[in-house]
Amino acid sequence: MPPSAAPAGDRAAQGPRPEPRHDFRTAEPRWQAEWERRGCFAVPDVPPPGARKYYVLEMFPYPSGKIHMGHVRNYTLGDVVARYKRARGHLVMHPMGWDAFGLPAENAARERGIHPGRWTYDNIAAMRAELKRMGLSLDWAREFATCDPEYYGQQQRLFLDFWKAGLVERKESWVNWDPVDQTVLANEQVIDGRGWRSGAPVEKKKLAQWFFRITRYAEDLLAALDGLDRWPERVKLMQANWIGRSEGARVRFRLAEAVADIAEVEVFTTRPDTLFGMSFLALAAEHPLAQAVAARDPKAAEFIAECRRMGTSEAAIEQAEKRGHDTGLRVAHPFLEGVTFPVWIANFVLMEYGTGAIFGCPGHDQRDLEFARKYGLSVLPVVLPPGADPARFTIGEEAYVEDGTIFNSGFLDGLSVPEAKRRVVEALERTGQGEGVVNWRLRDWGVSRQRYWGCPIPVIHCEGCGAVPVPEDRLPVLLPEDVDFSRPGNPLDHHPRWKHVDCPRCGRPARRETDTFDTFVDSSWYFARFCSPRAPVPVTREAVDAWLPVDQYIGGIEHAILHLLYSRFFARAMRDTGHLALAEPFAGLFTQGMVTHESYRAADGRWLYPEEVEIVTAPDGSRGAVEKATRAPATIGRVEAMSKSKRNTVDPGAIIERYGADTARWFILSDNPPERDMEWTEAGVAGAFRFTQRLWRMTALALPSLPPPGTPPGDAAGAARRLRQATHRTIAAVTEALEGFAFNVAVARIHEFANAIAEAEGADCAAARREALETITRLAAPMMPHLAEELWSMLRPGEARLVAELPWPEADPALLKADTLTIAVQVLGRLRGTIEVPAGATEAEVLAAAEAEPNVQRALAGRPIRKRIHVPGRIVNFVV
RNA sequence: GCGGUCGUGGCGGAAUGGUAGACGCGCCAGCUUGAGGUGCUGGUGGGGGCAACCCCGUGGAAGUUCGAAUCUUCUCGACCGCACCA
Repeated sequence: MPPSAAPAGDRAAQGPRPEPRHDFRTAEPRWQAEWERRGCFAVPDVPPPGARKYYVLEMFPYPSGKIHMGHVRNYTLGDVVARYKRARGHLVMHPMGWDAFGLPAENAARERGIHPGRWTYDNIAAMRAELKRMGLSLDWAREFATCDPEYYGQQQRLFLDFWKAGLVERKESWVNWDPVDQTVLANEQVIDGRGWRSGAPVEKKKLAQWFFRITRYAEDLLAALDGLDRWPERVKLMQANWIGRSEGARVRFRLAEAVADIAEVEVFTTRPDTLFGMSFLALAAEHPLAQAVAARDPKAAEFIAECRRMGTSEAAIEQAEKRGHDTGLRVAHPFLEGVTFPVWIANFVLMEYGTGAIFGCPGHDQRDLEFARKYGLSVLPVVLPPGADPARFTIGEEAYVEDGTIFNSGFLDGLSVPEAKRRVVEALERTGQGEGVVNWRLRDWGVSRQRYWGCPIPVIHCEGCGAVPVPEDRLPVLLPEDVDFSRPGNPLDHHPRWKHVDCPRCGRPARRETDTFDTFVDSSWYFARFCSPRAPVPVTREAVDAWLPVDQYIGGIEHAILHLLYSRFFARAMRDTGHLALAEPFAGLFTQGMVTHESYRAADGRWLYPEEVEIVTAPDGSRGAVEKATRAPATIGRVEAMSKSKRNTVDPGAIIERYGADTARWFILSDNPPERDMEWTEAGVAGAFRFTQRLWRMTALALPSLPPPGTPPGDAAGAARRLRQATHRTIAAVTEALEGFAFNVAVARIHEFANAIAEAEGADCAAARREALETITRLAAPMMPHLAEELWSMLRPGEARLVAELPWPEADPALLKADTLTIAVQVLGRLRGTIEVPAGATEAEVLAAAEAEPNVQRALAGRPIRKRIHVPGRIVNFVV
């Protein structure tokens, strides 16, 4: 048992001298109820005139059933910002909702026979209760779940508006197909090329799917990153790389003989300057020419089938051993009369990027080189490194990818790489064999999912009319309740009645689209919906125009690319369909690190939960672990991200039960900078708990000696003045730290301040001490709000306002200035002593004092000073 | 494979060109308490010295500077993302 504000029974057991303590178990629910009663955190859809709005949003959770430490960290960070901004006079909107569609609900249905809706709403109820115990300053009246028909129905409206605006397209794309389960697999469900449930080898299959035309905004999505000055640079960089603008050329290669009716192959390259170093042409397995070859060549068909078992993820493709199949076809070089090169099918060429075909130049591309070496293809260098001898330069194991002078290249010889690129493009365009192009890595966003638990795509397929939008007055298209998960495949597809409807256009029998939306669609506009969560339209303009953009968005770095990019796309699409006025949804972004923990393993290899082991410290100070149940030694493993499989998780509910929400919040903020991974440790929580008790005790013990509330601390001297200076310096320091998301520094400054308050003794400090205690309470309030209310009610009995309703303390500039300064004195850059000078000392006075310092004298050793460097208030350096 | 981030005491970290190790955890010593997973006080990077002090030290190597954890180049290691997990 931890030391705690234990229930009365426990306290009696502790002995006859119970110490008074902060009883968080009764205090925390009491203050939560009081905030709710007063409506402290509720805001209107349309802010009153003159209000300074501030929209704080944390990434909403998936309702898995229990909150985890990542949520605690995320929502604590957001809550500190929300409470701080509120104190700074902003009208703060801080909503919460649920990203409630997705695969786990269907898995639960298949494995345990629970309806996905039932499972989801039960989980939401459990998690809402847990979040409420954290004391978050949320406007719960705005809550919704993406699986609420009121939400996904509006999403269907948005889809139809996007469609009308030309932002939606139906086309074919490749998916991972499990032939046994008859289902499309997510990349994470493909393990070593096999379906996770069936174990069957996965195949790639072509399906007609719905796409959002995000590529239409590629240029703007890239350019607008520059304006996002409150986004982390690394996230912007990752997005820029993802969008992947590259300049290059499209080159058409003529086939020596046509296959089917294909006479040429189009290739995209960023290195047209190396065209004369070509040694082969390679096709993706899905390329139409490869398909045509396969139709008449069983060996090629077999190789393509093998490639299809690789899965669709880019990582899997690029990490696989480079392999190929020679089609026997040849293509002509665009500029070398009569020279032809072999056409291969290769497993490392991506159909989704460029044209699905490349020309291989092994001399100057590492992948091409590995491929050429493996299959004995020619390697001709065409870029000469500076200073190399053209007669002797050869390529070994490493391709040469740097700058140089072009050689072995006909009309390009002697040019630089950029100049050669220009000249090749000119020649290609002149001869009609290609052109310079800008290529994007970004692909259109496929949103079709062959799943039940998602937002139905509001389309009806008719034999005569094609794909027809569901008319406005028949929205929302609701999911059927009665679904059967006992069969493999999509339950919507084999529902007996749901998909059979009449065509809204011609009235003849037709069928519904049975695909549902990717859950990324749900999370791409929820931030806008929060502004008017009950509106009978997707968003009301008065609300979104007033509240958006989100001023501070906070979430995990794992969403740095997709979720944020899709949301940026949605904002643009909603702007172009009249729903929003802006393009960038998130003005400020903060990405937090993960929560990690040690892992433990029993002797037989079982993973153990932290509560199943006891940590023992050996006499030599080294740590070991013992399994509590068996008393057998256990191994302490690596510190890594909390995960169920490693069992290195800590349940936030249990922590709040044992230590209270304030302790959990304080520890999670104090451990390290929020953008880094933090390690959850039992010792750390216990330390945070001790500090909450120390603050309470310090206040409770001081109370009888404090002057009445409102007593001016006045122009104190001595210890009282030093305490007042500490108070005001701490206000300034904590304010700066909170503004800069340096919450661990804010915590450290509050610790220091608590030490300073404890040291300031004597009756003449009483008024300064009241000021200090009231200040520390208010500065700590965004981080431990319940304790702050408790302390405030002790310090100011009868005060009408709660801390949650108070403005932020202001530092008095007169008390920020130090009376004396400590200056470090260096000789030749090495510290030799420090001097104390009055705050107003002149440079000459400072230099004289520095030179006179005895240890400095010794270091100077009588040598003449050549240079005196003085950085006012900081340092003096003598160069001899 | 491609892209990105991070390396500072026993541990989390502070310092973003100016006194390296603030603050906390842990540990050590003392006091308090009938007792302690309590409270309080002091100490705590490594080496040398009775001491005053001196030397070394921010993953490794080199460089720029009066001065580098911080800037530059190279290098090693750990972690994250890669389009159907959310």
